Amino acid sequence: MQTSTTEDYLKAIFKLSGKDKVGVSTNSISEELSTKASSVTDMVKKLSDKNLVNYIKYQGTTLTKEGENIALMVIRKHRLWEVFLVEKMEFGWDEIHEIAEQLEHIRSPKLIDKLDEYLGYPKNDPHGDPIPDKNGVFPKLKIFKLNELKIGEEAILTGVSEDSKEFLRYLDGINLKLGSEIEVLDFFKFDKSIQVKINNKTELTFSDLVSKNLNVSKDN
Amino acid sequence: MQTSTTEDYLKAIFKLSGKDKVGVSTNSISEELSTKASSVTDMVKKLSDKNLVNYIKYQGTTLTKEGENIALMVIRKHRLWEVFLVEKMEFGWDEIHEIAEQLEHIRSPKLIDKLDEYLGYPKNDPHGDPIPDKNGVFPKLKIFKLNELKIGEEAILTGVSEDSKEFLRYLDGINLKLGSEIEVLDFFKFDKSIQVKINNKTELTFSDLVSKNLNVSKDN
DNA sequence: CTAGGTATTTAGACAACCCTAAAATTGTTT
DNA sequence: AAACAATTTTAGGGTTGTCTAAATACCTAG
Repeated sequence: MQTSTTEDYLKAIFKLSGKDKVGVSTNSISEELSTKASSVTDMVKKLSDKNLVNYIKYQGTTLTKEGENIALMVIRKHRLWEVFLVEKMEFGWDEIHEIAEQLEHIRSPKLIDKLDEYLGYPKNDPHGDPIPDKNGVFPKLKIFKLNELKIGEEAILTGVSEDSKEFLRYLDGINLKLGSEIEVLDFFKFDKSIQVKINNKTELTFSDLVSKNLNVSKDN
Repeated sequence: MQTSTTEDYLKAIFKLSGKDKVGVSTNSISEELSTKASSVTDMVKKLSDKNLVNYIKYQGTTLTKEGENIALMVIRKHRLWEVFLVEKMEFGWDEIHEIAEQLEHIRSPKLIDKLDEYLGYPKNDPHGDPIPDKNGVFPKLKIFKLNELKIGEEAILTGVSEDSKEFLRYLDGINLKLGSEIEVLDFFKFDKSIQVKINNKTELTFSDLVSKNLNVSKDN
């Protein structure tokens, strides 16, 4: 029976892993959880002893199958409770995260299944993020063109509509890959160009031609 | 911001205090919480430092006003969640206690008020126990005669209909006081006598004459 | 290819709770 | 009033998860 701190770590590591399941750095975990790096080192060692993560000194951390399952169940609970809070308790979108952070640690598989049923088996939470089913499987994601997003929305690159060598080489050049996170910073009506931030780092502007060829899904 | 362990202690002390607000013994707390007496001593000292209880060595513990308020809010949350679990999630009465023990620690006054409203401001939980309002006030209790209870029900002695000296002396003799807990173990149809357990300790049998003169309310 | 900066880990502590074993207090009985 | 029993407290530790400061490993710029 894991503690809620354990669940927080696994969730953070899951979130930071992205699509490519690359080892997550100690620093990034500490930032995500607002703790110090030394605390993270301590903790991932313990999680490793429990076979919830694979940890190699100086080389980052990945989730084991078991750790990933737990992370998925925590995410499922978090998102279902968010739906509950908005749909049944009439909270605003902005108020629910903090409460769901607490509710996600309630341990009762039966409760969560009943909640799921009560809510009508929602596929997405109020932010549009997909809700894993009881087996930890995400529903098919709705795919958007990047130019369909609104300012402030975040998304994950899931594919491209144009796959000419030039285009792919261009994407490569700006270090944009499948799984990269794209945040829409601004949209310029006059030429339909769109200003974005990639992976929370690089800011750049895409022409309409580029943005209509990038397929994205809402962020998790 | 108190921890959930703190809340558990305050709730236990509240429960053990009964109507007469007498100092609660270290042993009784340890029994209620399934810990050791030495742990309780440790903890009540800390609660005392935080002004949540009054603790005097070797003389027991009482709640301060602040401690009592917290206890009442925990009880309010516990019982509202129990109503939610039975009415909305369709759990059986026997399954809800454990889950409510977790949910009672969720911190969000706004959530609990919205839950209260969503449930239609229930006055009692599924066990019949009264639910304190947002100010910590219990609704008026429905009073029963002891002989109206069913087997297995628990109640608190709230008064007597007969107050002859003999009767009161009799009650005194068997150590039955206002606030004592009475559990109905059995009911014998042929003479309407009733077998009860007092304060989870003493088992005895009341004649119909006695039991119809004991006023009780459903247990908290 | 090495110096210096950044990321990471180790060492040593601390707070919240919990425990066992032993000592102290209370209260009860003779 | 003394002695015994029951209750309670103290003393000394343990675990989980956190922190600061110092040491170590890694990496990149010159």
